Amino acid sequence: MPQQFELNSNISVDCVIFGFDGEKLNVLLIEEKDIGQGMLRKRLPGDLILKNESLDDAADRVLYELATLRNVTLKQCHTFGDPGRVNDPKDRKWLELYRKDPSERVITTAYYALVKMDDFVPNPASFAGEALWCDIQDVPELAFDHNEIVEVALWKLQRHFELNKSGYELLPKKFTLNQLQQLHEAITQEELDKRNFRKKVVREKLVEATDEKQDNVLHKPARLYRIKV
Amino acid sequence: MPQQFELNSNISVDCVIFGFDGEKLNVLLIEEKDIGQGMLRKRLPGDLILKNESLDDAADRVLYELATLRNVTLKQCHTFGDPGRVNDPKDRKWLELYRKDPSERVITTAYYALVKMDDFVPNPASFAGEALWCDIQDVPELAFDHNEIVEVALWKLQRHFELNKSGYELLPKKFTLNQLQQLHEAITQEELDKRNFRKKVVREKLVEATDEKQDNVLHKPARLYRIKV
DNA sequence: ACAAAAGTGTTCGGGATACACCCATGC
DNA sequence: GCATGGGTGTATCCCGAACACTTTTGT
Repeated sequence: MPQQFELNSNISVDCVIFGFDGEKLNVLLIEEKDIGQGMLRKRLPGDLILKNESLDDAADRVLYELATLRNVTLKQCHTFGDPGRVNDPKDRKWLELYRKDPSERVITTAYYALVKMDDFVPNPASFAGEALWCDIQDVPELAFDHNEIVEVALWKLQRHFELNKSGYELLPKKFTLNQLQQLHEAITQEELDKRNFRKKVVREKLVEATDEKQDNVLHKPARLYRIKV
Repeated sequence: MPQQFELNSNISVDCVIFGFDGEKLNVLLIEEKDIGQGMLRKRLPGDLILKNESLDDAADRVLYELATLRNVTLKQCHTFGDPGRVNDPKDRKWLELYRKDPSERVITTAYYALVKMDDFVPNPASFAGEALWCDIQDVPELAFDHNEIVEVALWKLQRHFELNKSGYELLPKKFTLNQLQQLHEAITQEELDKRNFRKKVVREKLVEATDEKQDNVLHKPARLYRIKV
């Protein structure tokens, strides 16, 4: 194997991709093809890094290889280094199938990102398994310590999310103020007052009204807004 | 070598210990004993982790081994994984002296903490070198990517420092409001208005006045306060 | 008396919060 | 006409920022 494709057998990256569907937050999981019964087959997209590859690059690569997701702005989140983190019996079979040295201790650096769900339709099948979205409120038990990783990533996402810096890329180019509000509510997981939210948006001046309106809705059509340049 | 003392030859931890001296912020550095000219000999305390050791444990251990510092609450900060981060020619000699495999790519997880400087007098000499405090405004060029690590850690410290949660352990049990203010100014690196600061402290109700005063000062003695339980 | 730091109030503006009703549209 | 979400205003409170003079002590 040429040197640049060798693996670092004890360092991996895992990606926590949060997807917003206009209403709720989801997280991207990989479901393995059937490799035996009784195994937890859902996990985060992640893999060992290559020699000569930075962690950031590895995260990008892995996300593309496992979920065909490209050009996602990943942020580093935390590194999980408990020596026992991959040694749970529930994970043994997977390791024996996929790892040259199944008992090797592996640390993993987690990355997270927030994307618009309809920019990415999970590929129905790939060599490694299937990528799928899972409602954040309903995440099943995952392989390894991946439930913990999701929790930490969600916590960081919530902490770092700010109205004036991010979020707009998750909406259509023209959006209603209610859509923007729903985005914020989905991420912070708390409800906001409609009037106060709108006042705040106006104050911040980061958004401007167009003269278009919604169409084909069963109620008064809402005005569409766009990001102000 | 028994298994539990084997090294993970490509994973390390580095500790950025900020020390407060009542006035300014400092950072703890290790200065190597003389091992040749032209070398950058100052670096952060850090080392490879052991097999079967968590990252958190490794950080605690390394800090004790290199600087005799114990019982410090370290927070994980960031993991640096650029494959070239230890390959600068300026660092080659050090690696050849101290590492079994000097060209091995090493990723490092950085930790940081904030301590009271007079709880720790750096040991004048140890097997590896000397620990010393360095004014944060005056950090020299360090080995590897340690300057970058210090910057990232400082940024995180400033972001996470909050009046109501932390900081008091850096002051004497009884302290003046000016000392508290200086602590805040040292960390955030900006000046605060005395009256506004005091009002805020009163509002937060996290501090209470004692009936003692400073002694042996060349001016009107200040009232001493303590943390409110 | 003087140097040095302690200590103290008020004003202003802006943002956060709480709260209830009418409006436009499709069916 | 009714169901559905769209859209709007006011009052209060708290916080942050700006700003200058008197007091107490040691020498």
